Amino acid sequence: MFNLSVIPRHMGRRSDHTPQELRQLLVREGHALMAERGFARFSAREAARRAGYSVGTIYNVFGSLDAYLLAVNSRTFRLWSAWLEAALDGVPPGGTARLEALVRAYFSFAAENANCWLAIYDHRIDRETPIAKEDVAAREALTAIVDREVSAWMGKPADAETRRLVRSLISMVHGHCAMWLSGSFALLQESDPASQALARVLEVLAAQSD
Amino acid sequence: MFNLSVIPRHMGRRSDHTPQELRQLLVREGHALMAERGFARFSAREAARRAGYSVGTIYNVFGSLDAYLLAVNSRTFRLWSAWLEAALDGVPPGGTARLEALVRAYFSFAAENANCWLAIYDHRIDRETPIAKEDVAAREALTAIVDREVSAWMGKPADAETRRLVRSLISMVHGHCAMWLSGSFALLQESDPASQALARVLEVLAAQSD
DNA sequence: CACGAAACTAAACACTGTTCAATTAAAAAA
DNA sequence: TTTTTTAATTGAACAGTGTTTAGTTTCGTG
Repeated sequence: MFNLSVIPRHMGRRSDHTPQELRQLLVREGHALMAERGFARFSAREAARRAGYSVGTIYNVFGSLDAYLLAVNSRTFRLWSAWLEAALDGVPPGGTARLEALVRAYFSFAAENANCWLAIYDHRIDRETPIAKEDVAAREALTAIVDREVSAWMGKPADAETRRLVRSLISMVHGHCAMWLSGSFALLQESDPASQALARVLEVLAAQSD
Repeated sequence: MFNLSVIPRHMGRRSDHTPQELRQLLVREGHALMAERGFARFSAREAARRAGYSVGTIYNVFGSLDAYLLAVNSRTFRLWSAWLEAALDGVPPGGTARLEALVRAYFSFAAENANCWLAIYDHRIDRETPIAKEDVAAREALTAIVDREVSAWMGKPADAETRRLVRSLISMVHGHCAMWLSGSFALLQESDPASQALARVLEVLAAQSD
């Protein structure tokens, strides 16, 4: 019994996928592999193999391994944003209901996609290596959701100070999530880190009213 | 010109280091290499080479790569704890001065030892792989410092609730630090994450008084 | 002094990421 | 249509990994 989906092919140019399709195929396959194995055991060779191509194709299409990993992680960001929006959908404004839904969805996505979520932060790149604008956009979209919800809660458009606070709030929630999922020392005995994070967020926001 | 410090040796048993010395030597060399290269480009082979031994010795001494990395990271934890104590030394109680010093020292250690600090969280191990009690102790010592300072500030011994809060506070500060040092999306434009973290800590602590 | 156990190494294995010449097919030009 | 050019794809090579194991040397012990 052998794998029919990956037929050995000859050298040379192929045309069974358009450039766009190929990009998408490689990203999806890489994303699935990342979910399965996690960042430490991820292999570009294996991802290409599963897509029915050879490693070289990844370098052709993305230019570098870093760019490929960035693209794989961008998919995680897009799925994450969609998850948050879905969780917020239908929650009425007023009180802290939407903020609560936001924090809980932030956590639940990370928990249900632990390997991919952690890979976002596992992948380090030099400060000066250029990042494709598509990848920047995927990251900014997530922050924008929090900006929107916090400024809605505050009842005023987000000024510079608010935006700064939002990034601090994100870091707070991120910290709880990262400590929890990476199994680090601090939160080993914490059974409900999401509730802790939420409590801290509400305390900090309440403190801003003064 | 060749390296005198690593003289090629024969096979077989040696006795130029006691077991303790050898352990320490390998950990120090590994720690230095981690500081130089970071987790992603760390190599146990290279660490052993620099110590004048072969890879196999690491497996002999530590049993597994995971155990070795744990030991290397434990050294970081011990240095970190010492750094915090040094920063706290001489700061008088009263007000938030000691808490402020604590948070700032937390950050400055991470900043000055970025690769080693990040390695602590980069190294993932299965939940069930056993951790040497020496390594557990190094991690608990850090948490204990924060427990001590927070309960001193509160003016009461730390009960279960306080200990839970402390772990949440650590996660908050960790989040700011991690976002900053890993160069992730949110804090790229934040010039002073330590001050943001500190502000959040004080807001949260103030909220507990009610 | 002999001998068993402990420490240490070299080598093998199966993998990586990265680069590049060779190959094939598509697209463009004639 | 035929030819030529250009683009996509691969296999193979290279220098590294982590991990295991057989073999070598030396230390302690009887």
